[in-house]
Amino acid sequence: MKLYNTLTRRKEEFVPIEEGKVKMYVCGPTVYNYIHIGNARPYVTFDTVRRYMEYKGYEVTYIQNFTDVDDKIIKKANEENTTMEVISNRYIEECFRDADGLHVKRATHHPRVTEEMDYIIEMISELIEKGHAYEDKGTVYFNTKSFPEYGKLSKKNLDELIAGASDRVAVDDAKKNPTDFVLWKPFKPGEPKWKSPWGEGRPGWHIECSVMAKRYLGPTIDIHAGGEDLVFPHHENEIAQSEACNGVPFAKYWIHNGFITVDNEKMSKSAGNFFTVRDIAAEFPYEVIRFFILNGQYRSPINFSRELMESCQNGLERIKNCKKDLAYYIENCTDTELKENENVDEIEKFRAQFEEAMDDDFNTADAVSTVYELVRFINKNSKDGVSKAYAQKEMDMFKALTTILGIAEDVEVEEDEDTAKIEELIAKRAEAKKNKDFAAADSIREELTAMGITIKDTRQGVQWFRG
RNA sequence: GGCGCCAUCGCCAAGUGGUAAGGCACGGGUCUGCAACACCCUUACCCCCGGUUCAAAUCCGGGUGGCGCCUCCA
Repeated sequence: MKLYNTLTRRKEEFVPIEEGKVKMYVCGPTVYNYIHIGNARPYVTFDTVRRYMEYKGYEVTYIQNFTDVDDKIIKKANEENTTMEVISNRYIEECFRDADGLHVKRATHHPRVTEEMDYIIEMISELIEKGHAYEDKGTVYFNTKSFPEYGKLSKKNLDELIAGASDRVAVDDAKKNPTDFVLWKPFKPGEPKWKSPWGEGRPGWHIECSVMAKRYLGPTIDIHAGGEDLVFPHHENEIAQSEACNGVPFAKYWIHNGFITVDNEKMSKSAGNFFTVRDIAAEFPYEVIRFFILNGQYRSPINFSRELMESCQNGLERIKNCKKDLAYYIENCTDTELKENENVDEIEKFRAQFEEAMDDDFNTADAVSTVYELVRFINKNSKDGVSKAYAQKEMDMFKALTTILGIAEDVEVEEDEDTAKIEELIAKRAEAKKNKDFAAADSIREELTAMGITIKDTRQGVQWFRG
């Protein structure tokens, strides 16, 4: 399995630190609003990486934080005349709803900054002791000049950064270097605050990830992931903090997802050209959003558009139809003995093709096309008279691949109070068709359509499903 | 200004030296009472100009166009 490591700018063979185990940290969102589809990309991408690793037999410890202390959350709380806690709790909950909809599995832990304050203070203290940080009137800064490798992830030269920073970064006389960043800042009236050796205040943004990664995964982790805009300064600063403090490499592999754009421009909350996952989910099933994200290689930008979403929805539909048909065959075919041995061998080839794609830096676009090829193969080979055993083999392969991608998971018809009524209408329609009363048959079909039920007349009988 | 990415069919997208996967949409057909589903068929001189090579979408040089980071941001 190869993955593209931002640190070396090359595809590298994945070798875990500890055999059979993967320690993975993914930067999570600041919770002051619903997540947008840009946030959804790392969610889906790295969830898929995790699923594939688990499929390969690794035991994955997956950590994703919530930043629940931040200016934007405080601002929102003030606007609504409530507390930061209320805001962050609300959007963490909403975030989970969206993540669940996107079939993103829960992380092993979802630490929150507010619950890690002691450890944050501990790491800042250690950095001061080791001469990598300094305090000035209640503000603690990281001294970037104390870490010679500063810039190694983003390939930036510290001297050039310092030279260029003067006209970009806010002038701050207390800083020893313009590139130094805040680890702890004193509170302002009306802001939440925590006690620390440097007075009451709150942590800077970067320190939290260093702390949480260390606490839940140890000083050196296998994979650190996030959006490509986090490479500098966030991830660069994390490396500086963690390695200066711990004295060992922070992360072996750094992987970064590309952006989702709108009209080919970066989508962001600050630019205002963003769509929340919730908004899109009102128009398309959540699963289509996931499929849309998987449609491209994770490092390439993808341009969000309604046209593309529709295209993805249609394609996903085809994949899901295949599963519905398969489920139907398994349920109804009478021949139990396996007799399609040569096809079973053919089916195994799709697994190999799929793995080859995923092993090459998680090429989900190629993996998806393998699923399409599998679908066509299944559709061609599960006509009349297939054996139940064979249909089950097809289903097993279908599920193996789609489960890794996290798609087509819930197509089974759920029994509910409407089921009996639907069956009754279908029976009535069959009766009408038998009597060549097509007008009546069509009107029943329209009635079912109005209920959100689609029916298909197959040689084996009538199939129906929701949606 | 510094660093970096991208350009393949109407749309999306694989392919990184051996003669263009796959999906959506479009057109034609089979099946069907009709429809839906499904299947079959059809659709590309790989942004431009040079170069290397027996061979280049793929490597090198030069253009053109687009984008990102350097500031909170997935």
